Amino acid sequence: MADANSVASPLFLREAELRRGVELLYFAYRDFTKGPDKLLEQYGFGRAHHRALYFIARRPGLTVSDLLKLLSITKQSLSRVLNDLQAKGYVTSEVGREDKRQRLLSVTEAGAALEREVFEIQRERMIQAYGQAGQQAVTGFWAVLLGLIDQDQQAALDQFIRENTSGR
Amino acid sequence: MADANSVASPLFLREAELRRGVELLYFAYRDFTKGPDKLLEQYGFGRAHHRALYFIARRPGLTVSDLLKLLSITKQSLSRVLNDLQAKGYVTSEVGREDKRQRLLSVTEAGAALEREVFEIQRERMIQAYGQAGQQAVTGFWAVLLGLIDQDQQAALDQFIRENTSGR
DNA sequence: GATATAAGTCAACATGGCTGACGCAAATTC
DNA sequence: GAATTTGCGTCAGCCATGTTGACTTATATC
Repeated sequence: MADANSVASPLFLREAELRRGVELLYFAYRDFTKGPDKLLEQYGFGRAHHRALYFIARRPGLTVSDLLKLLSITKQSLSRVLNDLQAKGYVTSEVGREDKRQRLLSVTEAGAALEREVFEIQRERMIQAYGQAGQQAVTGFWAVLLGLIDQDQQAALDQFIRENTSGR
Repeated sequence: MADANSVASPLFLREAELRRGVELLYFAYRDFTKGPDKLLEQYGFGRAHHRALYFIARRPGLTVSDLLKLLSITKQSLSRVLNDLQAKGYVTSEVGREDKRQRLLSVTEAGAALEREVFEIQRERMIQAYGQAGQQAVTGFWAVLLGLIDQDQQAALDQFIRENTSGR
């Protein structure tokens, strides 16, 4: 924890430090998604299904085009997973009230339960990482990740990356 | 930077804080890989090729089985990209000196140049994120990512996640 | 000499991206 | 009111990258 290699030196913009970030990001992302993938497989879903489910659960009433912007994928890719999720009863859509062309998406009870179940796995790992790193580290973790995100894409996720933790 | 939402509260293990981590990790990883993907496409390669190239460049003389452990993929998946890389002259392999069954992998000059070119893109984004977040944040970034990585997998990457930044 | 290990190959399949080409209903503009 | 734009959906096919399973060859080790 406090050993020399895990603390960024004042020369933290050197190549070695940058590569360390690249590598840790790759391994962490890969391992973090492994657990959820395994669980989802039992439901006949993949991570693409989970992403849609996740954000619909987070933002009930989200429109299809909102979700498309958030995920940055094509509507054909999204429709594939959305159809699966709806067919199996995890997601429903209703016609928009103001604009009847829109479809407002929301999760069913089963959908909420599945999202919870996957989140429980993510939660365990994330809480372990947060806990052993400490509060201050978490702030740094967020700050760097935020800097890695496309600026021109941040508009679409503003609600998540800004309002999210405004609790208390 | 110092606004209320970007600093973890003392209750940093609450669900909102965990979800923020999940979401930022997803968006950051996605956006971070976009630039490299685009460049690699011009060479007829994908990110799988890059991963192999990257680690071979980092650890010349790496054996195939070392690389397999590091990447956690099957040898069939690896052989596909390795064949492409070798066919196009970016990677070479030589018979192991001690153990002649092994193949010691290394990058050619072209391979080193390509890795450099991709890294330059990664570098720009990472340096921007590091720079705006600050040295202390980088330490936290590493600490949390490290905690997200499988413990039983860390043996395979020990050289990277520990020795890496021991410079100076 | 038997067995285990490192590497490679063939074949088939799943997932999740993509492009291109349409169709339809509702909203908006002229 | 007609024309155009927008939101959504769909069909069809392609590509990258992962998987499993079966088998071969060369070399090391017991």
